[in-house]
Amino acid sequence: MLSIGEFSKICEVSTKTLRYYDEIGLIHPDEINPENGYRYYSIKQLTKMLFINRLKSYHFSLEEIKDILEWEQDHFEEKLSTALNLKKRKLQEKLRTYEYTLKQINSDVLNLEKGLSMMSYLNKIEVQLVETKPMQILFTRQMLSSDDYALGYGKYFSQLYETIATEKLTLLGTPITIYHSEEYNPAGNDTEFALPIEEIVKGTRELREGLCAKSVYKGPYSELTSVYAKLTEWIENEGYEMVNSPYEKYITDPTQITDPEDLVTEVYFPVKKRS
Amino acid sequence: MLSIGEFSKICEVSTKTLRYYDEIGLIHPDEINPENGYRYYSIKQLTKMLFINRLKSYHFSLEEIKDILEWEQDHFEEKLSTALNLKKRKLQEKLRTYEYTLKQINSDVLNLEKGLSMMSYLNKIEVQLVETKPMQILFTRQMLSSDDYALGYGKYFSQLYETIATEKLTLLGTPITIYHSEEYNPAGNDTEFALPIEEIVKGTRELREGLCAKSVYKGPYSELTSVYAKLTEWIENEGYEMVNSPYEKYITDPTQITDPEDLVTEVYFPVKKRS
DNA sequence: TATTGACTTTACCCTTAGGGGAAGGTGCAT
DNA sequence: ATGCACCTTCCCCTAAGGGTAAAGTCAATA
Repeated sequence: MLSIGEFSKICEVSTKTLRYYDEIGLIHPDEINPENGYRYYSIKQLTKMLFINRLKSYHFSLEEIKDILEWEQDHFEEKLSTALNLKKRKLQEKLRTYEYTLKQINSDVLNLEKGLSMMSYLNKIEVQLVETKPMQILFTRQMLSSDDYALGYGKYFSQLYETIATEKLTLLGTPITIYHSEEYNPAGNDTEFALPIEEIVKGTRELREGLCAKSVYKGPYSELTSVYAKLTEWIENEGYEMVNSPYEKYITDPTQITDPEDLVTEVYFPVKKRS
Repeated sequence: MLSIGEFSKICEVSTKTLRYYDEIGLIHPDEINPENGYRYYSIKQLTKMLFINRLKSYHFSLEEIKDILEWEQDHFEEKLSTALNLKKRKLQEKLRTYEYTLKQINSDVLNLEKGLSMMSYLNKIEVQLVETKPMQILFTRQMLSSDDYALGYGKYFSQLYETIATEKLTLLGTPITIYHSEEYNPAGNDTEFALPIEEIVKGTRELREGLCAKSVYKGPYSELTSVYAKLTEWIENEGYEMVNSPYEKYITDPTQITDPEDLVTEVYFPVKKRS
């Protein structure tokens, strides 16, 4: 039997961690002296501890590891394999976002070296006042978080496209999303997905004509926030006020474009002159 | 002026977050109504908020961002550039570890598909009983955390090599580290770096001869923990006990080997037969 | 045998970056 | 006047332990 200190040293895990794992039921000592509460670990538990460490290094949470350790013997390998593949995909995803972040940092550093401020790109966002025409839209309205947005895009727009196909409707433009939420909530925002069509049928409504402040942005969706800020600033400075929910029109198809830098989006803020 | 909800929506930051940032002094609202405590943000603060978001996406902590925002105007760009480059290097480092983790997961998945357990590699670690010869070692003893280990390796061994060169001593073997700590502590462990030499001079001591359980491991240093576990198990099963601090001998030079899979390390546990 | 120093125990507070929800006060439109 | 959406503060919660304190215990030495 090994004392907690000995076990700690062999596994390269602190005693603090071992006591915590005991507490949450991840790995209990093989024996606890009932008189003094001293924890004693058996040699056999070394393998278990090493297994836990390995899963931890694969970014499994302690909760997940606990589950895995409680799986029964049959199909254990299969299930573990599945879990590993899932983690693998998540790590690959993270890797990709890290690579993108690195690209962004590089571009910012280049700008700084050119003597430009990091936020100077804001000045390149142009705003124009346009008069939109009324549009019939086929729509679906959902609560969804920004994380789910990419999924939502695929899911809800393909549903709408399907409806258009089965109902033999006439598509008149690129997809639109309308943001109805009054404030930003990471858990979910009231979002409307819409496609402009010609016919007036069940499931359509009119997106009314009116004055809009409009910006065209070329670049990744993650930067659209800046366009919102710019438009807000513009309508304030020019003496307008917002009269309806803003919306975005996706000129390019994100499922076709590979480089996010090539995405083109139009952002509309319905406005009127301030009285 | 924008209410917290409006500001929240434009920046895509929750009101909760905005209140928190106010609390920690990252961004205070431009104006607070003294009667009801309502927060009001100005249009100009949009840029600041976007800047914060961008730094956050680069994995700066809120503490770091606060510091950056408090830098004075002169040399701001230079300092920012430096900070960005630092973050860049950290991200690249993380990227590399992620890539390594992915490789490991892949190898485990392959093993599982072959019907082998994930920890089956443990059975391939062989233990032998050897009688070591006494050695003079030139040493330096330090407290250092496992994170600093790679740095320590470079730093302390090169100091020792320098001593050997300037004192014209005779090197007799590859580097050794001896682990004196009784338990594992992530904050720092009592570690001795040593080089075997021929002469007996100031700064040397004898690493005494004796019986050792020894394993040779080929692979990354991160897996040496398993060797420790295996050796511990072995001495328990074979009826031995440890009588001194374990040590490692680095057969390969980590500064020369590029693939961690090619690293060769010998691990020694000084033992005696249990009475 | 007594003492010392190393080891162990529980208990409490702290960390990041906010999220959830309650209880109560406001602003605005009907 | 009413309702409702918005705002405020306050308190507790997260994951994975780290730091420290006070107190109990073990084993080796004097």
